[in-house]
Amino acid sequence: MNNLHSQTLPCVLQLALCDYRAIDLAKAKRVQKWQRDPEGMRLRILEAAKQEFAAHGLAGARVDRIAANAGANKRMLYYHVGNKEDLYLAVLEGAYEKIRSEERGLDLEHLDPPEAIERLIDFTWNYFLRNPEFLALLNTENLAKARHLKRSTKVKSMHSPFVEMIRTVVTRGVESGDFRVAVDPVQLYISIAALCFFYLSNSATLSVIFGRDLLKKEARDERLAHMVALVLAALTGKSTADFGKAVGQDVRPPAHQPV
Amino acid sequence: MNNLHSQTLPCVLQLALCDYRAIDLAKAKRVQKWQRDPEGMRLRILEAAKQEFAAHGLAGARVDRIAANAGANKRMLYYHVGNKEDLYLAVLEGAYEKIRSEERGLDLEHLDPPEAIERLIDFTWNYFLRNPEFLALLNTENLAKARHLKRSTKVKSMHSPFVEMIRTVVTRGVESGDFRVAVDPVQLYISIAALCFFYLSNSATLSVIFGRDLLKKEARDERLAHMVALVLAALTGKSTADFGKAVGQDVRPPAHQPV
DNA sequence: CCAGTATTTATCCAACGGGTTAATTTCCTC
DNA sequence: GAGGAAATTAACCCGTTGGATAAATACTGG
Repeated sequence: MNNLHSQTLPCVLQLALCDYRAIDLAKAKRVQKWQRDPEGMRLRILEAAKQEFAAHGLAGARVDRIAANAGANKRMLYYHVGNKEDLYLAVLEGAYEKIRSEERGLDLEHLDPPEAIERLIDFTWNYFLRNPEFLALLNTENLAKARHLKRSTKVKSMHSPFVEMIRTVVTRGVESGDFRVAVDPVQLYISIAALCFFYLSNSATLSVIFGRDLLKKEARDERLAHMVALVLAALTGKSTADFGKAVGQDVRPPAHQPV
Repeated sequence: MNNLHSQTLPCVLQLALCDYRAIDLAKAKRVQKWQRDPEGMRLRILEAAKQEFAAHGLAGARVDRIAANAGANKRMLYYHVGNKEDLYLAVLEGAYEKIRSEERGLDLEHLDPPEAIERLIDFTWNYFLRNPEFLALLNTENLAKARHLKRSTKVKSMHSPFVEMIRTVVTRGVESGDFRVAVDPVQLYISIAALCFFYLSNSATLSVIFGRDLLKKEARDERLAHMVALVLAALTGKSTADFGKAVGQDVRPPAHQPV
């Protein structure tokens, strides 16, 4: 049933017909069956593994599918990375590395405190939108009670710069009078992540429950506006226009949509 | 390796030694090997399945383990419920039924709007704390892109009463002047769920990242206070004392804990 | 151009795991 | 108390799957 034909194909076929030089040199006999490319192979394996683990979880992931989608022989996985769990941990570490790296690129120091918070929410939201596999991987890892993460000194040493960024921004905001209250930066960090993460990670079930597509453009825009308004209203004490659709105006039917 | 010895034991052993009546009646020969109990059996199967799916996800769950933990023969699962996916869907539907039932028991109509919101957050938080399997099941279902939920007319007809509750509470709050702004009840519902869900569902990885136990009593209390303060501050415009530890006071070391 | 090493392919397999078949036992009812 | 349906057990089936082995092929340094 499962067609893994690609596993039987060499990863990079050099088409003999195109090998003009070889023909010119009258050494056409030798047709290379594959090229060496250890770095590229490793990258393709990790990318395929990321997709597979994100789509099916750790237990549901299939080593054969990873190999097939990486255009590699299954043996390559074990040669270049290790067994299934090693592969999974490598993917997880890569995912953390990537977000940490992008986080570092965000410069909030020179912005107004409220603007800085908005940028923070905007970044988090869009990063999650752009990297849905990251959400899935985190859920998978939490299902495993962070068993793998605990063993990874690599990830544990990768601190998010956001907590410190938030700390200074909130301090500045309180001093400037933009913010009314001092908030624990860790709690605020978790809350912002939560508002974005839950909506996107659970969009499938929520969409069924509410009977509408929460991932379509308008819904996403509405959500982002709501989150920014919620957090900024709490911090500044001033309410913005975009807090969410008014309760009174009956944009949607009074009860849930009939399904 | 995997010791499934319990599967070979009858689910309810009547100890012959204790069967005094049978001995008295001189019919001691007949020793019952098991009792009939279809309803009880079905319940034990579903409970064991819930734990198994919550702990390992759909793909990681093992039918043999479910049977063993239910004190049942594997064949019983198929006899009483169906195959693995049927079993999973039954568990999922049961989980939604349970939370919807408890939600209906929450009466917010007669409370002050701010107090009603606090009760709502408090309930959501404690329900998730008391039912960690529910969180895991939702994550599993979202990994499957809500494939099973979509087929369940049962769940789709179980509307949460919370959205309507929030709508009326917010309306009342705006009229009474307690709340400054009208919020979309669906967005607020999702936000409250998000603040609670993410923290608990991701507590394993977050605890590793931050190098401290986010599930211990003090951390949980701090989190609940923060969430209530955040949402109420946004709605009422007034800040409460419990918004979170002040930024200035150095309760924890300036950087992350060394691990 | 040759030897040795790095990389890739082609098979193989033993354990696992979901599901099934058939026989056995209990309990209800007439 | 006998007959039969319902509930339960025991044993088996067979495709899947992670992983291993060994052979083949490409590259590199001498």
